[in-house]
Amino acid sequence: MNLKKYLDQQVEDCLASAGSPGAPAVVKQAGKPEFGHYQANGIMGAAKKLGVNPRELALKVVEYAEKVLHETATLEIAGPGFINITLSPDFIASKLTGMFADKRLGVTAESPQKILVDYSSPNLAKEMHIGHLRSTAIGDAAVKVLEFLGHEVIRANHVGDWGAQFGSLLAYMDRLENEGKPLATELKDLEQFYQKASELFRTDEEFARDAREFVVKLQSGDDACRSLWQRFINESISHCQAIYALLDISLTADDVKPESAYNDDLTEIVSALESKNMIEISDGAKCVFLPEFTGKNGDPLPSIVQKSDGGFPYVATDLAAARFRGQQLRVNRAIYFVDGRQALHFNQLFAISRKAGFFDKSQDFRHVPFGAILNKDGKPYKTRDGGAVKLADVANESISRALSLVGDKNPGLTEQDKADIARVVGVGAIKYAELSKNRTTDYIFDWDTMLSFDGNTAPYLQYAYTRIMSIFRRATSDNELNNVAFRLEEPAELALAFKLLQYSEAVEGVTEDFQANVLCTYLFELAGLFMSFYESCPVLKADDETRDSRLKLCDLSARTLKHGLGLLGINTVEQM
RNA sequence: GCGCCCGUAGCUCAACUGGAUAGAGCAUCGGCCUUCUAAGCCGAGGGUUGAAGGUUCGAGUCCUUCCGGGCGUACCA
Repeated sequence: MNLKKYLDQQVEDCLASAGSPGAPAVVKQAGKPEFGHYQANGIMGAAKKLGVNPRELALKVVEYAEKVLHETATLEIAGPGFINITLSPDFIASKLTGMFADKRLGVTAESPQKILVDYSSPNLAKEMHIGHLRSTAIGDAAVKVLEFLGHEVIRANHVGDWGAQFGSLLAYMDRLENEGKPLATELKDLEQFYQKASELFRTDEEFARDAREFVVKLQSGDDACRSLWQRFINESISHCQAIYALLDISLTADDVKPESAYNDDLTEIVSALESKNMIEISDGAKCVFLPEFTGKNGDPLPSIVQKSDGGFPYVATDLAAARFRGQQLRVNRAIYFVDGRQALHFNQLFAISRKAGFFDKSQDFRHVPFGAILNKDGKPYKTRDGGAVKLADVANESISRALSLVGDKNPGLTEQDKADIARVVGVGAIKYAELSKNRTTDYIFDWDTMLSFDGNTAPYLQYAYTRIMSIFRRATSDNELNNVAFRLEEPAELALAFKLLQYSEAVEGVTEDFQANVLCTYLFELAGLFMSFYESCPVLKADDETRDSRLKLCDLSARTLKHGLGLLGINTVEQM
């Protein structure tokens, strides 16, 4: 049950009874502890519309509300017409008992939709780099939250496996083969492979000619060329899958639907647009001009769907994908987690698709953007040699830092345990660093902040979890916790209990605007309140009833932390 | 030129979409380990929310102008 929504509904009904039907109650979490748990802010606005005194309207609303909520909360009018809502400890305890018995931790399922999430989508010509982390981590969290809320989710890894850059790669593969070099070894470091190939393309004319020939051969379906290409693609996908496995990303090889999968649809896409009179030929290229898009000097801005040389740019491929998703998959929603620099592209893409009928008004296609990576000087991030930081390097660096830390903190563990813990903690830290930021702007890449294990980080949450596990390893109570009553007396207990009840608000909040940081913030606050409770309320030394109630709080805290982290794609360990 | 995104503590970021005295973490300083794991807890300092107007009971949030930054703007993706 979502407490905020519940109270919002109640107050809204009371507003209607008080003479202001349809006025929103605007119930929010209270800004300060002295304002109670929630506050209703809608009275002032409603009073204004009615032309009455807001405090008088508040009085009437409270009168009605107290009839319904007298066992739930106490209400107080404050300031110009706020209604402060303080939940009663008994109500909190009874709701918490319900949550304790609920596998879904109080989160109710929504009416199911078919939702496609397009995320990660690396270019297979290159190794995955740090720039892919955001799309991959946020997308995966969104997928897990949506699935938990009861939706049918289609993971779409729209990888780039086509285009001119594959010419150099194939030419380089071909050359290595002819020289008798073992290809498998060379392909181990894809980034280096790509760099060597593109350097040859720049410096070696014969090579460049070969590369261009390979592009033509690839597009014309030359068998030998295709099989060479397929080997490269397979190799590259298995690199990606290894990274996903390392980072606990739920994408599988089955979720890959590459650009090339739409090759056969491209001419048809163009003719579909032609049949709707949407195509104009400009400078030899087939273009769609829409009035809402203008470029330099206010000139109409085209989307080129077929180049003057007959080739298809990525607009065509994305249109084919959008049509497939709209008409074949019949998705209710399609969410694209892609770099914000492609905002114009997606605006054009969706506008053209809608106009062409590739999906209809009831289908919600949406681009969720985020920023690029910068270094500390605010310049685009590059390594010394001008390349991008490999995602695998970031993960391994984080894991090795975590390993040395766990060795310091807990030297008694076996080497295997340390290694397992280091992976979970190291991976959690870098994913959380991405997920906990809402910024759609550019962000600064800094090893120390990204790999930090202090403060508002995944390790903090994981640590709270291990503290609870430690208590249960030592707990001797043989009472069945299900039959134990909550006794919430200390402020720290009540605060923790109330926070636990807000889990559903946090989970649902993630999907409102696909901000995983809503859940991150919630879990950080939950862990913080648990830490305070842990410091001020001894569990195992308390008398039996208090101990069992506190054990129950611990258990529910652990389950909520573990579940919430799980939605974020972050694991927990028993000790660290 | 035009379009999109953005500007909040020394740094990295919040602020539940218009609510009450703008909050966290890092860093700095001061306390707390014979008591369930100190990756922790308790406390302190730190702000003209880029600037100026406007809208209204009420603005970090909405509108206008300006300043500053990033990105995009016809055959790369």
